[in-house]
Amino acid sequence: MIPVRQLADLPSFRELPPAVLEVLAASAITMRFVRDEVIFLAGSEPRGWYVVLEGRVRVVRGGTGERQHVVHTETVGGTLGEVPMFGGGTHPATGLAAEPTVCALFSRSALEGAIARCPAVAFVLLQRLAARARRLVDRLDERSARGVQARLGEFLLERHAAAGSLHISTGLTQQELAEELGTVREVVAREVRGLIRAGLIVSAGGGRYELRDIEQLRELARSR
Amino acid sequence: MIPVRQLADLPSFRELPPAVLEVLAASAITMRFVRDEVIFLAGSEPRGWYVVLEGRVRVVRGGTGERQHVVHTETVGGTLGEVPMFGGGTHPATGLAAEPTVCALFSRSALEGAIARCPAVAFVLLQRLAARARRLVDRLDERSARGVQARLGEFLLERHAAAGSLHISTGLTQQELAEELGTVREVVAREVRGLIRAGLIVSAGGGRYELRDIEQLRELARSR
DNA sequence: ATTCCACCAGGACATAAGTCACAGCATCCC
DNA sequence: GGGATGCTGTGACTTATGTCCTGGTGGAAT
Repeated sequence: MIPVRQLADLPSFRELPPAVLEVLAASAITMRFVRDEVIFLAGSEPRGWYVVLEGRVRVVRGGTGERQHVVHTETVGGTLGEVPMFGGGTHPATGLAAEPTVCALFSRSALEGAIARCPAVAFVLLQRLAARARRLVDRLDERSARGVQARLGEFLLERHAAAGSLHISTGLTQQELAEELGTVREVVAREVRGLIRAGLIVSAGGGRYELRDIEQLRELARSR
Repeated sequence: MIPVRQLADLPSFRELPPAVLEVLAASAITMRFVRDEVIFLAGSEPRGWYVVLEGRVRVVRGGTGERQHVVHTETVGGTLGEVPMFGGGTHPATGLAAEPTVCALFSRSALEGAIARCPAVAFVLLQRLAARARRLVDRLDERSARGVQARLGEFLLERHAAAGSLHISTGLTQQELAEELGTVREVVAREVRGLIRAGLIVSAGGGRYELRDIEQLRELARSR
């Protein structure tokens, strides 16, 4: 049982009729996670469908000890667990709270009931899965067709676009950035150094950078 | 308008009530494609939802001239176009007929109507998208965590499992195999040579190989 | 204050992967 | 027959990436 408002305020749910929102909210339970807590483990049976209400979730692949890399990230309004829920089988990757996080958890039966009663719920799910698939295709392409430099450039530009400022804060350690980019810490350090030497960015310490040459960064992100 | 049987015989559609199948079949049109014909182009507006009735479709990323790589492949019963249809925007990749291919094409309105009338249709779509997402996650992981050798080994083992024989036929040129594995032709040739020299496989010419040491191939596919 | 500890800097080296160039060999078509 | 053409085999080379170190720094804990 969660407050209806918490669902209704999320973009994906805005279209749903109030009656459906009420039923959904009534069927959900709240789960809280501390930073780095496991929300679900790759290979585990799904407990339901998660909607992120607060915080941020990193979904990663790769066992502990081995190299890990980020499959996707979900922030407030993001959803998790569709794949094992509708495709069958277990979770394909591990969900970790990147910060203190609150999720709503919907059981399979509650969700299926809602879909049966209201097709609009199905469209929400379809939209979420389609968006997920699109991002995965993009990421796959990025990983296999472009080098670390280009991916790093793209990452910086995305942060720039999101922040609307030349001063950006990744909020990530180099280790985490490496997992995001699908490489290792040392390589990230090396490439960052390269960008600094080339005068494209300036380090402000603590994962903060100032972008100095957007055009060249764009060039970099496109090529190779 | 397509024969109801052609839909009803596909695994994904088996669960649907006959009445729904009839309506769907009545709303579909048939499209035929010769080998290498473009079914849809990355960046183009979607014309509808495709179900493969005959043949095989390779969905690839990367412009002509540039390096291309396969995002996923759909054979009979496979579906295409969910992402732009439900996620909005354009096709994220290009669909090419890998052989002479027949597809059923459903318009957005017909499909949405069917979902509204029968929730089971939504579950079919959700199942398809979930399966797609799972394969994309696997592929992403494979590409960024494992080397070409391991991917090649895995590919051969998959063909082995599908064929149930030690003698397998890829049905692909080295160029196509390279696109499947996310690398270039020369590297495929080199790695195949390596496997032959190591005695793990024997070439039978024309994209046909005989697997000689399944255990070592498994080892190879797992590691690195 | 001192000791940890997580994080960052950076060099040396190994190797996987991509690029280039060219040769051989079928097949198809004039 | 004699080109074309498409696929394959292979060596030489370059480069990107990963691995293994060693050390430095700043903040938190004791």
